[in-house]
Amino acid sequence: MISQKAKYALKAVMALARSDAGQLAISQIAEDENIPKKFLEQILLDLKYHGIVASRRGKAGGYALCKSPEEITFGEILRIVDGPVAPLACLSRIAYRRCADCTDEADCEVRRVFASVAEATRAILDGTSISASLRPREKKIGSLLAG
Amino acid sequence: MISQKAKYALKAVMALARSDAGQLAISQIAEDENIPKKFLEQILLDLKYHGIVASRRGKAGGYALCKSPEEITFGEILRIVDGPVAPLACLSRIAYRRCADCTDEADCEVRRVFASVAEATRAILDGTSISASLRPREKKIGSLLAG
DNA sequence: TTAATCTCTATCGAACCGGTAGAGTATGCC
DNA sequence: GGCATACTCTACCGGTTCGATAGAGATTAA
Repeated sequence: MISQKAKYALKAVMALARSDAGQLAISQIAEDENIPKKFLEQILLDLKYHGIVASRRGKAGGYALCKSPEEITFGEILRIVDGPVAPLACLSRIAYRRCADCTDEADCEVRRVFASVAEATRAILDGTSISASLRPREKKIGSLLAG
Repeated sequence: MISQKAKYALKAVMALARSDAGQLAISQIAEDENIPKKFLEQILLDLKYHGIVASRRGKAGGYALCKSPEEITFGEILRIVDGPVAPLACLSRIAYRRCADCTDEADCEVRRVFASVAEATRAILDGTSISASLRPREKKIGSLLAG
């Protein structure tokens, strides 16, 4: 299960990727995506610290993506918000931790099975960019048709 | 991340599958697999309620598998102990819950990406039985060679 | 100067996690 | 019968995480 926070983060980043001006205020995103505003503030700040988004303060302020949506993957966002993308700590690449109950890691059947789960999951999450998963919203389709 | 509890459950079931007599006492499993005994009690009781194992009380008591190891999958154990095998509640088959923040589920990009993660994960976990992942331990290899 | 915006730190209740405690009950064996 | 060895059941507990909420502060445009 991914956290609510991670889901909000993904939605927010996608909203930025979709926006015409490339910039949106927190309250705009919060409203559009049904995310509690104060919670979203924290999330975006976190994404900013990790170089995913940039911010501008003041009256015409807001958030924008730092890189193109093609370069941002689901895996990247998830690791920032939820931590390791691994079903077991002993399978994490960024936060490996030995299991206290395993005498021999190489001999652990559980680990072997979950290693393939991890591999499959990573293939998808690190292989899917924000833009790849994006598709226009109804409103936007409307404006495209009109334009 | 799967819980420690689920990992213990899998290890315990595998220990039973591996055992010669087909039956083991809680304390035996706890010792062999480095699992806190009182915690393991709860786990096995839970597995018993779900028809995975059966118990016998008293002096010659212990736990045994209810079905053959070929019929028990990783997914089955995980669902009992950790709940749904799904990255999002809106993708769970056994415990579906609508997301409060989604106006249209069919239009949710996050959901679409994680649907494929769920599919890949289930393919592995529901396709791998306890016996399939099993392999003899050193001790057992020794006794096989000796016998 | 004012209004809108991001920034930062603190706090909070509820749930979950990983376990521990202990009294109770069944069974086998002498 | 009595005892040792199991499983059974309920309760509890400290710590952490989750999903927020609160509010004061800093920055900027107009």
